[in-house]
Amino acid sequence: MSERTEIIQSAIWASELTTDEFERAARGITERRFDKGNYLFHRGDKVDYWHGVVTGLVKMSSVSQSGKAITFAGIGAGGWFGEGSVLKDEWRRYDLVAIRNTHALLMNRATFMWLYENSVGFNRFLVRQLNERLAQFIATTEYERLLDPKARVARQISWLGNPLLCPHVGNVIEITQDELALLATVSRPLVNRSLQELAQEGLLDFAHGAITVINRQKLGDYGAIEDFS
DNA sequence: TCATTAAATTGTT
DNA sequence: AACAATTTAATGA
Repeated sequence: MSERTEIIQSAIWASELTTDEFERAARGITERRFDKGNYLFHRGDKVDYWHGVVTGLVKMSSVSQSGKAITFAGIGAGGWFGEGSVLKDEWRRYDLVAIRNTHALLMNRATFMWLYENSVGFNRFLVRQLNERLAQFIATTEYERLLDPKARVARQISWLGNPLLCPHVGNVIEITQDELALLATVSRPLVNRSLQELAQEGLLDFAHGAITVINRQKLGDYGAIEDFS
């Protein structure tokens, strides 16, 4: 089996497909690499592909008219995104930017739509993914209104290692404090202090350009009124 | 491969 | 927001 096929087979949705469906999916996928800082696509582009991250890190973001940058979410290894726009066959509603060197898989729209029309397993995957993404965005809105900066930093780190949305991200997340600040809507100095305190509390470790998650559960619940742990 | 320099990232004010 | 310190990446012998 080719290396490319092995990579596709490890995709989180691949195990849901029949052999026949998988063959078809694999034929519709190409590989691409994006250097750090490059765009996978821009807000307003026509949607031609569904994207998966093999290695690297990508952010969904947008820039307001006044030039203010907003980051909605980060997608790490094993994550797939853009199904909403592909399904509706509409223009992209945000930019997708590689913030580390990224190896990506691109499934063309015809193949995606074929799986959507024909594969029960693929639809099960889609519902799970859309549900989790919705939960992520609701939670993020809630954080921004209710939680202090340290808790926002902690929870965003936890999302980057979410087993449904970024299943192949291990314990080490390669992200700069600068990018984490954009993601958590916190100033960079506050990210720096938050990381120091969270490390002190034993929930993570951090080094130049990388964070090692020690307790993802506690990071994800950080700052909750009730402590369920 | 190693030393030097530039660039990126971090820590602090 | 600015600055200094540190780490990594790039360059060329």
